[in-house]
Amino acid sequence: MNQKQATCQHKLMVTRDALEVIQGKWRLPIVLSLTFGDKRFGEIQREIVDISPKMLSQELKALEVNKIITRTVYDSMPVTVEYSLTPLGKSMRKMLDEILDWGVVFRKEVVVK
Amino acid sequence: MNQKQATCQHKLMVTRDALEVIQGKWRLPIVLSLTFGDKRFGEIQREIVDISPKMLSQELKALEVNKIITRTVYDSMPVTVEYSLTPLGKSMRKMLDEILDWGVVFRKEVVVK
DNA sequence: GTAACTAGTTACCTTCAAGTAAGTACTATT
DNA sequence: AATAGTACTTACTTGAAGGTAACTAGTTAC
Repeated sequence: MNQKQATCQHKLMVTRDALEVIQGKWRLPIVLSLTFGDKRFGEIQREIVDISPKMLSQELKALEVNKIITRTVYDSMPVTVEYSLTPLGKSMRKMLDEILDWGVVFRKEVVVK
Repeated sequence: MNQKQATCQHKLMVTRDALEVIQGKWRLPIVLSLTFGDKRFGEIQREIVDISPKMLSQELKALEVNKIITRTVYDSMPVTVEYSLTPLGKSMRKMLDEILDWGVVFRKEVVVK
């Protein structure tokens, strides 16, 4: 195997790792939402209008397991729970920005035409 | 709705568009593979070792529809078909690089630990 | 006591992405 | 005539992702 092929194989593996997190309909939207500030369960739900509580709960758990977000419970009345990005979550910023930039290009070229 | 909320809503929409293309197990790997040069069906299959011909064929079609790649048939013997990135496909480069960069960070932080 | 707010959970169902295995069509080589 | 190489296609099946609707649990306000 030559250098180019080895590089490609390595990148294919890394892509798979990254896809584990950005895969799915809701994870990127949730992370994006939290880049605008820490939010409570209900706030995220109101922002991502068509997500069900089941999916939101499930995806928040997955993001927590992958150390992208943290969950903090405040014993206010009624109890509130705040979700925020970890440093790892915040490190997604540049990637998110590039996905958004490309999304705009793609939209112009394909979606609206 | 304030400015921040409007911006977030817009970004959520754009994210959805981008996800249409980067969604799925095979699309990003295929695009990545083609950033290393134009390739034939069999070459891609040998590079992405565990993709089946069915999935490869299906995903190549989807990428063609979304104007990410072009398909060129050469009437050599036997017939060969070459796939290459369109300008829109090439415009995914920066996004791919950021996904890869982040993938490396994520791998270090979560996957290997 | 009943409605409303918080943040979820649970059961059930449907749909779609993906996997498996075999087959197709053409040509060239032996 | 049989095998191998090109690039797929087709039929069938499995499993995961996602959707719907109703329900839980604790507290506060009316």
